[in-house]
Amino acid sequence: MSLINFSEGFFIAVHSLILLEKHKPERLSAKFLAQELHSSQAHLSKVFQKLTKAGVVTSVRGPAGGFVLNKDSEEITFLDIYEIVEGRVNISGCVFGKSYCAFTTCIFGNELNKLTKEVYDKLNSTKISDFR
Amino acid sequence: MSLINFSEGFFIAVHSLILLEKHKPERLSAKFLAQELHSSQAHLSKVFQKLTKAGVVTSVRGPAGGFVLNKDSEEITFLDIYEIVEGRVNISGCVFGKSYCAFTTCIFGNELNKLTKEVYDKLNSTKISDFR
DNA sequence: ACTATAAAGGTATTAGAGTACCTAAATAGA
DNA sequence: TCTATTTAGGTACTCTAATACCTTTATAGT
Repeated sequence: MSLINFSEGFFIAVHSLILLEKHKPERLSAKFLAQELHSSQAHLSKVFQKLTKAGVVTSVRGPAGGFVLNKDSEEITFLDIYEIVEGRVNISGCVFGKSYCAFTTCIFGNELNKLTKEVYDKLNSTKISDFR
Repeated sequence: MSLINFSEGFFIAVHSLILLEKHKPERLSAKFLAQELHSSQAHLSKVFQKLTKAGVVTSVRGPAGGFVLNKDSEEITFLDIYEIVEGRVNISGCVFGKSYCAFTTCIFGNELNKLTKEVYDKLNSTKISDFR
């Protein structure tokens, strides 16, 4: 039980894209990537449907098919990938997901929001090309 | 979608204990607390079963029954409460919950673990008595 | 053209958190 | 002592992320 945790979907996305970057311009299949990451191929395929729609990778069907990173995708940030997989990130929201709180002042002050911002900055400053 | 988020159960636990501290030595019922926090009474009751077993509060059944904070419980930390509700916290683990990684070095370096430690320290340094 | 391969995408199952409901046990007050 | 109230605790339902399965579509190689 970790205090900061990311989903399996995000794990798959970042690690796969880094593998695509490292093997460039090779085309890698969902099966290969799933084996490499010790992840579910079904889950990985679903994640890649999002990445393909978002234009991060190009997919090719058929024998010797698979995925390749698009031209500008090395410059994509972890934050971009996070939002493609998980949805838009809220940087200043309540850590409990509340839009309304019975307490007048937040019990955490603004410290957790500051730390959230630091996580955000970390994701926003890390690019796929950093792992070339 | 926040990058750092805590569960409804933890929300209920901390906020309820702070209310108990503020209303000391009054006895507060599950119904009252749930209304006050705009939370589910059923969920709150379950959370308080854990807090009672852990010795943080004392429960009294019957009319005018409810919960009171135990003697030393003002000095309890948010971290203690977190672990009672959610289970033991892992400070140095993988943010993806992996015990094994296909990559030789973590893509986040040790930065996320550093930030996790800061969240941990924040929880560990905040006490119920801080909200007297 | 045919066949085997691999992604696309719809549907269904699983696991866990949160929620709801119901009965039993305890207790304050009449 | 009786009654109403409130927690204890078991069970079951709901919702979502993750996972699995299956059919369709595209394509490389023969």
